[in-house]
Amino acid sequence: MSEPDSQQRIAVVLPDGSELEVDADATVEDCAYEIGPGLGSDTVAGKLDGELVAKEAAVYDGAELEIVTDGSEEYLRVMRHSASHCLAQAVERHYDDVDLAIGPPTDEGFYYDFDNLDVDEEDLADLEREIEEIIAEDYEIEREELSVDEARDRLADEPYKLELLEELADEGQQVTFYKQGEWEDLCAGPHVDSTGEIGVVKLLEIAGAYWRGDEENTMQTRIYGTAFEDESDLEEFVERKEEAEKRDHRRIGNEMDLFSIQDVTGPGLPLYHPAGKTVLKELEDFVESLNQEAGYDYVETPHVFKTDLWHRSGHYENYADDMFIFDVGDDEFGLKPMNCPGHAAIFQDHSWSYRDLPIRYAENGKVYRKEQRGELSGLSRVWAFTIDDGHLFIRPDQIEREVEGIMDMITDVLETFDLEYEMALATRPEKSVGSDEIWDRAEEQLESVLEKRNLDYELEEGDGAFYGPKIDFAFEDAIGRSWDGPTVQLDFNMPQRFDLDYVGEDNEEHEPVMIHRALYGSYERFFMMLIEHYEGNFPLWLAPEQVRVLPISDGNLGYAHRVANEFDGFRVEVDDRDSTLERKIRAAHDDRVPYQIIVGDNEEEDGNISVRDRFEDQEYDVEIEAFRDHLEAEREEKRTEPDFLQ
RNA sequence: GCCUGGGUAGCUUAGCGGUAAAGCGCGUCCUUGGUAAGGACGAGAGCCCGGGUUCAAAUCCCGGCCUAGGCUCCA
Repeated sequence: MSEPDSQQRIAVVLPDGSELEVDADATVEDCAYEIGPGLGSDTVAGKLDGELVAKEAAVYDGAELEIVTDGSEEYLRVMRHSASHCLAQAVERHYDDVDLAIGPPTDEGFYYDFDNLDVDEEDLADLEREIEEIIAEDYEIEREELSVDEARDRLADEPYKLELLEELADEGQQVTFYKQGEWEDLCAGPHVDSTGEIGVVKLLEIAGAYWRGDEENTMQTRIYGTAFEDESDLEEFVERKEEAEKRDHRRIGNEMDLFSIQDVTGPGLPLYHPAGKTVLKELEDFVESLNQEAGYDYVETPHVFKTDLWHRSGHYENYADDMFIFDVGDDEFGLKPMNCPGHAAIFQDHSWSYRDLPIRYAENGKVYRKEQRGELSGLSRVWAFTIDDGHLFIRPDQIEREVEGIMDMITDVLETFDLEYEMALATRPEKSVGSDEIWDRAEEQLESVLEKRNLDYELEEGDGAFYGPKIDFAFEDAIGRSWDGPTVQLDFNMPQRFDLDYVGEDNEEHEPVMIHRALYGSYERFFMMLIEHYEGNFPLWLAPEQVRVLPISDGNLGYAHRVANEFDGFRVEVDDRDSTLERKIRAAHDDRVPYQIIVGDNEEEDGNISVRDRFEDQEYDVEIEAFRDHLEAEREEKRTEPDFLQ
């Protein structure tokens, strides 16, 4: 009989649900060999209960085990981690006295953080060459287990590594090193077997990063890179980045003259040009029609209030850091970061019967939030933005019906733009006002609406607003990116703070429930997302210029204008420049006009038009009235693409 | 806020100590054109702002403003 240890057998669960019985001291690799010798030799790493581990790691009884081999997504992570080691090795070959921090793989690639490293973007090419060198040298990557004391000796010159080591020592964890050629690193792994297995590496950029993400700590130098198994994958990655860049709303916004953010006006304070405001106006009209249908009344409130209001609403205590606050004479004022207190003040200025509720107020309210300067970005993160805000004051028994009504409006909006969406229920955050009882009740109500509708949703604990829980919608754009969108927020706190009440059937005073909701979220961010979603090719109803009339020669100019007049009510222009038809078509295309009407002598004689759309399809001998009827229908139904010729 | 890039004509960018360039757009003219760029000429620039170095600064240095990306996906 051998040692009792190895005699003992344990079982791991494989991805197909079957159990594999192995020796108690078996590693991931042993398990793989147990399944088959081919798999054994292909094993790069393992996943134990979802956690990526080295193939040398011991398995334990009952663990769910997945073998990571060449070609899998997990393998790519492992390889990128190894690539980050090559980067650190290359850096230490080129620079002296560099301190190593951490170098993990990421979803898109990897990074490595260094202290006392002074590089600029031009140096990246040299480092890339050095990495290629290291890959070509094909060093074996050796794993070594060490005691904490041994590790401490080896890391004497690495202050950040020592800091990490001490934490690991406290946790009583086992410590491993990975060594390749002359270079080694304290690292949990896993890694590929040798540097030669790393495919193609590209360094992307240099950025600053606080040690452990804490701005109290020193700023280190982070080098971002990515790695792929072969060149074609890298090319695809680069193309995807270029695709996103092509859709960048700042670029398209500039090209289409939609908006600008200028030095003189200040950061995060966008100016909307006529074309941009045209799109915004259509968006506004759309929600206004929905609001009208749903029984909302429009109100309007100023951009600035005395801070008395912000004290009353609780914003002063909870939100002041993000507010613009200033003195005027002896009084203190603040720009509004939210519209709700103003709306609560309107509700308060009246006595209400239970028969009056629900009261639904709507406002396209501009709000101001002082985000950190470095966070500002195009239209997606700004200081001034407009919310298509709505606040409802309702009886507790009306919660479910009203929330459902709002959900209908939101899905109506998202479906109009062909957006796939997901929902999440966000619950009480640490910093909040209101009692446990109030919070629990609010969360229950929202949950019951979601449950009742049989909708899938995620639970985001602690992600609620400070005044109440909420349902957040996130949607996906044309290239699969996810964006935050509409919200429905319950609020049991604001009515309390504002002493809001209504007289019930029992002739007693009762506290109403408040609901905050937005369909787009902010116009700015929704607009930005639409620009990128459509790549500037707006549907007819949104397009700043809907139709452009192109006369073939100057002789047709008069007819062109007569035709344009037939499309009164649409945004139509005539290209009256002295230029060839080809150039006019090209220009209309570049300007992303959905439809072009082409008129020459033939059309003029017959009194009709030729219609061309942005997909370059064309039809001759079209009757003006037929096209106009189509445009009206296409606009009315808010169709996503010009479909007269489709 | 901090780190690393960037700010030159309306737009996109080149130039990186020695008389400010190109393409697109714009204007005028030739051309009157039939389906994704016809040709010629021309106008258009406190080279982000302020200071410094230099015989000489768009260019180098310092400060500021704006802008892009980044600031745990934890050895």
